[in-house]
Amino acid sequence: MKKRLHDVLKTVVEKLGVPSPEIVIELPREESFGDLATPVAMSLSKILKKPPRKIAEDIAGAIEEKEIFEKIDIAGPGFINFTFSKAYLHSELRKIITDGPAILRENIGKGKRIQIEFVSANPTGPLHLGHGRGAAFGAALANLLTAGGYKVEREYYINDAGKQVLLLGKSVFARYMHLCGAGEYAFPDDGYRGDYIEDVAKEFKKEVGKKYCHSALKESPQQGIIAAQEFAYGKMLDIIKKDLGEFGVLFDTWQSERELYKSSDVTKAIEDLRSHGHIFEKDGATWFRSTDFGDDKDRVLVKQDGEYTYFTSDIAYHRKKIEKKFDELIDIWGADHHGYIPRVQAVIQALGYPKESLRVLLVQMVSLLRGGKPVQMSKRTGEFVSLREVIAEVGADTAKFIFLTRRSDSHLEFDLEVAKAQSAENPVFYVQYANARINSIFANAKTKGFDTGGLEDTDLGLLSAQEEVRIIKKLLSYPIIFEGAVIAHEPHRITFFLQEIAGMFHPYYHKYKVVTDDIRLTGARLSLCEAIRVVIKDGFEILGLSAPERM
RNA sequence: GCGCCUGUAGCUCAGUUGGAUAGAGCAACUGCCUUCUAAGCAGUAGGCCAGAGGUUCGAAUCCUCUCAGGCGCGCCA
Repeated sequence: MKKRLHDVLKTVVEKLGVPSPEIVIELPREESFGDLATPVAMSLSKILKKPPRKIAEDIAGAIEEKEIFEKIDIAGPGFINFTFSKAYLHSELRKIITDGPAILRENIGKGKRIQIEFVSANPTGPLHLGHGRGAAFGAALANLLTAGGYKVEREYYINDAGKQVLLLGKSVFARYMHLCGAGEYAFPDDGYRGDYIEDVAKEFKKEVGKKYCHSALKESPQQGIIAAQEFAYGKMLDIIKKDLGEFGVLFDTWQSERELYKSSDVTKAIEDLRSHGHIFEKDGATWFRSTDFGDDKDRVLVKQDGEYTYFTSDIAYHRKKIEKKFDELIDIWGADHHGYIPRVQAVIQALGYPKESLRVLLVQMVSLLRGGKPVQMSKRTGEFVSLREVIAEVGADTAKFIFLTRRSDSHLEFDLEVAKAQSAENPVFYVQYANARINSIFANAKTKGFDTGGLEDTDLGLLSAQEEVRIIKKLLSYPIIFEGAVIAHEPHRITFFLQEIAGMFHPYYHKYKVVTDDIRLTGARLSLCEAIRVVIKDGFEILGLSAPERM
């Protein structure tokens, strides 16, 4: 619809003497204005030195393909409003039914390769709600971009080296010592305290027995701690993978931080930076001069004690990513890491790439509420609600829908009571219900002997009720919404669109009966329902939501 | 103190990257189940777009300042 109009306008405006005009086409705010509108006359008034309304008239008058329009109006300061003919609308609707969702998806990526890294939670505990938001958003974005013609790789970066994993090992080991009755053994001050530590410790004990248990280890527990660390980290990673899998979020690649050390990617990265003169020594440490690239202070790579910082392996990680030559790299981070962006982009530039090579999308914080009251979350004390628990309480679809009805960079209040209420408070059911209702319409049609498979020859001209025309126009605007969502990397636009479609279907369903004695009318209305179902299912697939047959 | 995000209906949030008279859901109130699923439908009500300036044909949207909330500012990860 939009593409067709764009072509029409381009020809006309070029005829008016503007070589390569930028033609903006938008959905008008008011339906009564028409189906599509362009403010192009207003933006041309400066170039052509004529009043916008006059230009609008010239453009409208010069359009040759009048048959696809019912009317063309000039309104307001110089908008040109287009209303499409019923015949054109019906032919476009037909394509949805015969060609399926592919016809609705604009090919924007044109096969470009894009990598999205998301979740990447430390394997030191179960995922919490904030990770869930990142997971839902990242997965939906990946699906959206895939549908938009990109080749997408989903990556999870595993921080399996460094202090946090060691601390996990110490925490589990301390519990283990306690379990096997080794007497007083101090729990690390800043150790992980959740119940899951206890569980892992028990499993660890089952695995290794009392091997590390004798009291001598109290003085030199290194071996036991390492063993506990290896065991626990593997366990946590399994749990994370399982939780993500049950949430419907899958990854193509899992990049281990340890591997970067083992393969000397880390040392190579430092040498790379050094050879370009971005490294210096100070106070017994090795520094990266990130201030040369807009960071507000220089960053330590190798500490006085000879240990690497977290940032160092992250340099290696991003260097490796960039060398894979994706057309676009996306990192999805929790908003609490936003201060980290300048130094990573400094790395990108120091390696000789434009900082735009990496796009960091921030997912804002989630506050968990129950009945309006905040639920405290702290990994340190172990008092936090895991993603698994939330899903068990409210359901995966509900949780995802709540995540995906907001822009990723707006703060989110997640109220368990509101989410759980089995009423229309959960808009996800509203949309799923529309799909389920359509399924039962088709079931009903079948029992009455209609050939629900052969909708290619139905007479769509019979869809003349105002509601039917509105729904058709809405369906045909899906590619426009889709295109905007892909370009802006905003899956939530799809979510809102689906709610609008459902919001048009339900009243229609209530007012008109689809399956009647009128065979031809029934066929036409079944076709409309089929098109709605195609669009809803396509949206759900992108968002990672299930579309139950029955509810 | 500096930086980033946010501020739109009572509540939770959209607002198509600057377009036309400001949108949805929930909550509130009034009605609708012998008819393809009432997780539904019809209707009523609800606004100084935090505030003040500016940019232009045109601002919730862009710029500056103020106020309020959140998050960052380690030789932690």
